[in-house]
Amino acid sequence: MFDKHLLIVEDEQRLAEILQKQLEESGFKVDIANDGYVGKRMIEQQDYDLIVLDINLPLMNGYELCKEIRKTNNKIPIIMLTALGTPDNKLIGFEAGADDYVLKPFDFRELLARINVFLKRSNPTISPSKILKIADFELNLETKTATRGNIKIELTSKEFSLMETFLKNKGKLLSREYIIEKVWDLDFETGTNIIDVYVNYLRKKIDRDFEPKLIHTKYGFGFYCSENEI
Amino acid sequence: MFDKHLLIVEDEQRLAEILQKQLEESGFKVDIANDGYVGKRMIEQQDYDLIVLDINLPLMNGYELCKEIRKTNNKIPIIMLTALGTPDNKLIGFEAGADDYVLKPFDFRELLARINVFLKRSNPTISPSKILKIADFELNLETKTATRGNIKIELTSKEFSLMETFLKNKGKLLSREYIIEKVWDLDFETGTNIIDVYVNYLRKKIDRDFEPKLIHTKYGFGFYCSENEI
DNA sequence: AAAAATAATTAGAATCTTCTTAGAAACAAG
DNA sequence: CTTGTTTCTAAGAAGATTCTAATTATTTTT
Repeated sequence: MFDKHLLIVEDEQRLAEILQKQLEESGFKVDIANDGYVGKRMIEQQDYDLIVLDINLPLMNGYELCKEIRKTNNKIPIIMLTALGTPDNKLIGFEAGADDYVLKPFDFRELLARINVFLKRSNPTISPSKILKIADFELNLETKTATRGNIKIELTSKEFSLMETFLKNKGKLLSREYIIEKVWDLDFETGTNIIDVYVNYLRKKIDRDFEPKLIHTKYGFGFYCSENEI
Repeated sequence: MFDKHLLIVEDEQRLAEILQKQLEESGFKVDIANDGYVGKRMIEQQDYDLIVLDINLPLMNGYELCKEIRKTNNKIPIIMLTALGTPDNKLIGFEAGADDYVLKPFDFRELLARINVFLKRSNPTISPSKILKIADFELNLETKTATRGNIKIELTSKEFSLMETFLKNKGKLLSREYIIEKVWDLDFETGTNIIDVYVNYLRKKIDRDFEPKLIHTKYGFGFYCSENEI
């Protein structure tokens, strides 16, 4: 389904091929580069999802290649793979911009697990949580219930929708225009004060008897939801 | 400015405190939880940016806590910290939803490097164009906040708008006609001195107690914003 | 050095924003 | 149809912001 495309930069042909085979069995599309220059060129021409990078390479070593890649792309995950396990070697790797550092000899399953960590993160398909939280307040989007502390709070449909908008934009300042568009689906300014009324309703239920306050006003600009003032 | 907030869940009090101290020296805000339950509760009540999680914990072990966290939050980076270094242990950690697995005893710099990898990734770097800067003054267009040095400065809507106009034309001389058109949306000269009044308001808040002065007058022509006179 | 022009400062009036409440209108369920 | 709930309008109070206008200070010109 999501055919992730990996690049292995590794000069030990045998190891590279074993890795390629195992990763392909795990469902990835895998290319191999046998030295740093070839690796660099392949990265420039293909959009890889992740790079597994050996340190000891002919022509251009792993640290240098890593730095080169980071000059133009600091998003792609890079996992370094090497026998050099001293703390300092690792630090050089991280400074060069690596995301992870796996020591040879390694357990393939561990490498796979680490690869998956980064692919999961770079893939925006992370299922959004169905429970929105801030401080001790929870809004459950599936059951349409809300609690603060362990106390249940009854919210009407509009109140819920407004609170959901606040929580999905936790810490961000929301203008009245944005809120009215999101919650009431109106694009124009009708001169209504409905937002104020509903903010007032929410505060009575969610903030009046609790600390910290979660709904804040930024006079002249709008509202924001946060456990502390911004 | 962007104080990242970390949680250490670790029962060895001494190790926890050393870690906390070192991480605080590196610029983080750090809390400690001494067992799994406390950790769980703290995570529910605070928005942490990253969790460092020991495996061997009283009451609820690290794997369980990790799974618990992932039920509601699969975004927060979790770094596991443990002496149990067999491949299988690592795999259990990754399966529980950990992002990284660091073996004790570890080099603090390596842990720090790994923490930074995940913080860098999880913070979708606010596009720098949204923050206007000059000298030690910052104007955040998203949160509509201003700071000078590290001191928060409250600006009203008009003050903010005027300052934004100044900063977008840093170093350029702005005529009163231009300013009144941009900030007050008036095209004609009404004989008002509103600009002078607002420049005065801004200077009181932004320049009076600070050096260098940022707002300058060019007698007979207008105003400009710059760290030094032009 | 005096006069004129421009800018800075201040007080307070006018306006706007937000909060709060009451009750009307719309809706849903029995 | 009645009743209870939710949604929304409208209006007043409190408070913050915006603006006018008068005064004082500074700079430029004569």
